[in-house]
Amino acid sequence: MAAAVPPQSPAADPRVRTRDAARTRAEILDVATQEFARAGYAGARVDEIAARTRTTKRMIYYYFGGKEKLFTAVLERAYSVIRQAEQELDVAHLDPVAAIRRLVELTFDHHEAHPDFIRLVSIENIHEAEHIAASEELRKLGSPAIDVLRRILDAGRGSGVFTVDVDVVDLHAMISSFCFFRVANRHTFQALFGRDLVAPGQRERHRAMLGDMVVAYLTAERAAD
Amino acid sequence: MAAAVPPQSPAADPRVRTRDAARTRAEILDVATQEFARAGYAGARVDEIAARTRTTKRMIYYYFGGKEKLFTAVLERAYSVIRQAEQELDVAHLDPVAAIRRLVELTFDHHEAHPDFIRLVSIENIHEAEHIAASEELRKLGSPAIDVLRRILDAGRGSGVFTVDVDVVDLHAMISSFCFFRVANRHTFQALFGRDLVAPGQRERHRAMLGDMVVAYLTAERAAD
DNA sequence: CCTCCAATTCACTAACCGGTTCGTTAGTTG
DNA sequence: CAACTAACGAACCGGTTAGTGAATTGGAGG
Repeated sequence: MAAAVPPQSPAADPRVRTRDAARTRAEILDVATQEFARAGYAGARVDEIAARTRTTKRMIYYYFGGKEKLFTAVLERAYSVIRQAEQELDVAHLDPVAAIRRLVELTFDHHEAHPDFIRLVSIENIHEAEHIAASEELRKLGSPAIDVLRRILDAGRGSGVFTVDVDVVDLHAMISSFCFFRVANRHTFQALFGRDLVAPGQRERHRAMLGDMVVAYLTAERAAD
Repeated sequence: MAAAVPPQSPAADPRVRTRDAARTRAEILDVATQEFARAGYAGARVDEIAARTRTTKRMIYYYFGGKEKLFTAVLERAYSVIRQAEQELDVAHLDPVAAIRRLVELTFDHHEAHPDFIRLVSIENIHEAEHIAASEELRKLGSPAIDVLRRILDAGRGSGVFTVDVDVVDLHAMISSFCFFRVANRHTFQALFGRDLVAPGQRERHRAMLGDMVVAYLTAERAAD
């Protein structure tokens, strides 16, 4: 055959497709994450995911086995990312008040930086967490944030700075609430109250406000007991 | 055909259907609320709504004009219910601290009592509040809770009990956050942390905790400024 | 160069689902 | 009671959508 290899650079030509299972799988996961986050589980279209990939719908079924399993895989990866960030948090060198502020800020920043993750969690709750329940990987995934928080609370109570006897999981829920709400309910809140909770100008104020509130609660003088 | 009309009482026989536009409309709205809350907008089935009604799918289109408009009507009614509850809140006779606790408790109780409403709000956020934006009725619906909160904050700052200068809308978001989160993220939280945030045993503790936290924040001694 | 299998393409379908067509009936009004 | 209309029901439709069967090919190993 006279025709030599096409003179284009291989990277620029999408037709030159070297077989790469890992890359195909990863690309499907990326696009699927966007599509599920965009439209919800039922609203997401497998055809649409395939179209925005350099591969075909058949590959989605080849690698993931179906829409439901694909969504579970998307959740698994999304959760592993946030757990990773929590794992890297190091507050051992900080005093309890500074440590709790640091934890609040990390949670706050991570939520704001990952709106797709927030949407996926909302969607999974609409489906009553059935995919998490069905995923061993997700169920055995602990939460480093809870452990860190527990250590901070113990230290604070030990030194007497923290006056309140709060449950670790409750406090974690409390902190997550505001971080989650700002992002998750951004659109209805904007439509109803005319304020974009995630606008740049709000960021610093909200971050500080949540920290102040948590610290105020933990260090409040015990009133009538 | 000898068989006479069935001898059952008319009330017990669903086939004896007197025409009642208002009732048919209301019944469709009730069932649609459940179905949309159950499965999300895309997951909800118009056929399913019709089947669980004493009327047919045709009537849904006759009264509401389509799936999208039906969902908007569902949202309109759901929001008007909570606004009504807020309107009835009267804290004029309470001191600022008691008043803010009362407001927190009303918000808390209403969220817990209306999980379907919470789900609808989550769903509407996935769709970026496009139905609220398209509904004049919803856009002109203010929020009595904000007004009440503003009056409480003004009174508290006036008397010097509240030491912090917080924005009304921010504080409203803060209070709503935890109330919303408990219900909205109940399932993923349970699946991941093994605790049902809406279990009966948690209720009083959470209610008190949120009140304590808000009060602690508002009345905190101003530290280094 | 041949073999072989994972990776991929192509062609297809059955079921679903929002929306509509068209005819019917209950109840009101003159 | 005749005429009229709002309310209603059954059947249908066509585009969409998740999911498959089977043939094909790239590339690693011998």
